Amino acid sequence: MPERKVTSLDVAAKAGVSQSAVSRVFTPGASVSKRMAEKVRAAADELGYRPNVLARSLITGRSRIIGLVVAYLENQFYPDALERLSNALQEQGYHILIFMASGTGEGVDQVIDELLDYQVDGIITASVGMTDEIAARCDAAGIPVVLFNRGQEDLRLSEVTSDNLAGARKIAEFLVAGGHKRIGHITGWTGSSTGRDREAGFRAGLAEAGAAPIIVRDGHYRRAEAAAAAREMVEIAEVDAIFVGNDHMAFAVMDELRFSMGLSVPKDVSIVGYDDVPLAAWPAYQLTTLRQPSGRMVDATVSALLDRIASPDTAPRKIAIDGPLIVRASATVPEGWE
Amino acid sequence: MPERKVTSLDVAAKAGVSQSAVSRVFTPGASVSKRMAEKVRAAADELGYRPNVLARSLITGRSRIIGLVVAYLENQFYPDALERLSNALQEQGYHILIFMASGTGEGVDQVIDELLDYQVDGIITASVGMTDEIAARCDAAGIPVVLFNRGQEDLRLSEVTSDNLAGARKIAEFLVAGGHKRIGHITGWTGSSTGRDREAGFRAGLAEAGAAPIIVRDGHYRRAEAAAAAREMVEIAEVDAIFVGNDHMAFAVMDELRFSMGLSVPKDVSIVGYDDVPLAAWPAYQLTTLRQPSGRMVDATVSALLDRIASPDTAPRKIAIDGPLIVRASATVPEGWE
DNA sequence: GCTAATTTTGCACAGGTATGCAAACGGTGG
DNA sequence: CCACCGTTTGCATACCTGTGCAAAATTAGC
Repeated sequence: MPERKVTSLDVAAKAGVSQSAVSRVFTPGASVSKRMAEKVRAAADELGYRPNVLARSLITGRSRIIGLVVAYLENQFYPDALERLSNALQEQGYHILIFMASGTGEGVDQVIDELLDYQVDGIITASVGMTDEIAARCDAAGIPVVLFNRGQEDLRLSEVTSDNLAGARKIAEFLVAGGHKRIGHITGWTGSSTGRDREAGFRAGLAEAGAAPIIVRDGHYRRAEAAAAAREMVEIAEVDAIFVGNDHMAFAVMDELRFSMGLSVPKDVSIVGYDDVPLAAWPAYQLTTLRQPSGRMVDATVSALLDRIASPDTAPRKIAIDGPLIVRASATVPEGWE
Repeated sequence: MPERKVTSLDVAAKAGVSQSAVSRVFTPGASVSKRMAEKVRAAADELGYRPNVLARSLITGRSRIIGLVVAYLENQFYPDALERLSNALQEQGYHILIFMASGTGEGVDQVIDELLDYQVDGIITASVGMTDEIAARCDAAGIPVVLFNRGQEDLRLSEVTSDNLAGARKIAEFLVAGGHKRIGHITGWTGSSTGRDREAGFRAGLAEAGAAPIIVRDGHYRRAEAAAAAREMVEIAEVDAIFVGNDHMAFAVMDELRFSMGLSVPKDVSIVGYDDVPLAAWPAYQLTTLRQPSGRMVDATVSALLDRIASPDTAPRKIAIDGPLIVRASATVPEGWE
């Protein structure tokens, strides 16, 4: 039970030095002699002193807080990314302040205001619709923004995604090579760049093989809509393969086909997802999917953000990281597929 | 692009009033006349002024930041709780600063120090082993702590859990009523109160029916260990039912039994979990499980914490919320079970 | 219209730290 | 022993806001 607050002045008094000396000891790269450092640290340890981050932030203008704007954590990809992001930032002395954009949602303005109120040093947005507006306005306010797993036309913003075009193209090749003739696609929300890019890449890949999707529906990243779309595709379009815009929806599709419609995956219909969340590897699904290398995406996000914080003139980056197709059992494997 | 920072002094100058007047306008419950408020708000809006939370925190001593210490987000229960917690706190004007205790982990001390550095107003711990030490030390430092989904002997700490004893007892009754004779139990980590309480409740429930578990193993909340334990239980102890300490492990157990061992759930072995995470309702698992009412748990957690922050003398609370057994298809349903 | 009671406003300071500047210090070479 | 130079240290101030206190302004009461 320390007497409430112990300040740098207390330490200074105890060590018989000035407050600024104490400050310098706790400021990396400041000019302090060995003897001084020892004296101060001894006094500090004895009193249990630690610098007050808030007071420090007030004067340095940096809070060492990163705002993370996130809409929903139901898709396992995001908790996973959150955990990695937080660990990576913690190693650099930053911490994540969470802003949920999903709630009753007074909307974007509310979130933006709160973000600015806390003087966050940088912002990461993930899985959120109104990304564009948040990002643009915060960037205008001079706070570096990185869009995680979502793209954006605006060249002033940094973004980190997987290479959705190339990834979806690989999936197209894979499905064609597997001998599928009637291929459907349930897109992620087409209001998101991720959804659009995957669709475009997929169409391009099919086109290269002289094919085209026979049916395309927007799944809005929601299980129920994806399941309904899948049912329609099977009943009406008689598809033999579906590329689903992310794993989260793909699980719903597999459930619908197997348990509601009594079909076999992949015998009746091949399913391919996108993300490779941990669940995709579980025996119940064994989902063939394109891996988003979340480790590398997180690293890229963190370094893009921190670089930008360190020197604000750094040009914004648009990074797309390539990921491998992970072949499991939810889709027919082409003969001789390496 | 606002000229970097606009302070209360700028607003005061523009409105032709004192800085304290501006401060009062933005402080709920302060004494300000209508005319003054209008003038100030007009000037503030025009300049795009918003109070600096950090400076405010420095003087009021409250940061409106809640530290959330969390170890792993793989178990879907926690992202779900995180989302709810964040939304609930946001409504009260608080935000969550994340502290991952899972990382390379310089250990507890590191985390505690960082928590204190940020002057958090309160702390919630979830899914983390060294809870006891963190909680005790932070509480000693005068910061209210609530343990979420974990209990603790120490009477000075608040905690919110589901009623693990009663819940596990219900499961015991259910399995006995289902005619199971050779019942196994894979505990959550027995180093956690949650794990211990569920085991105790389960044993008590069986004992009441004159039964007892024929084999008990510690699953440590990990998929791999749970799967291995399940295999052992089937091969060596020939169980006909397993109560698994949480859903996260239960999924692994079902996968192991069905896909590695070729058994039928529930025909060969009944499986019951605990938590009722969203996944439990998916057709692939249809897991019978005891629901932890995370909505109510979150509400209780938030109000316990905020009450404690508002008046530090409030007695710590230990709250256990009752949850219903959700009967699905992973365990034999007793005849005439309502 | 005048005084008393009440509300509103400004003043000045505090909260805990970082940092530019000048003074003090320590060592070197002659 | 002195002049000189590089390193340490202390002083004072700034960061931005909230709040106790006293002065000013408003309202009430007659």
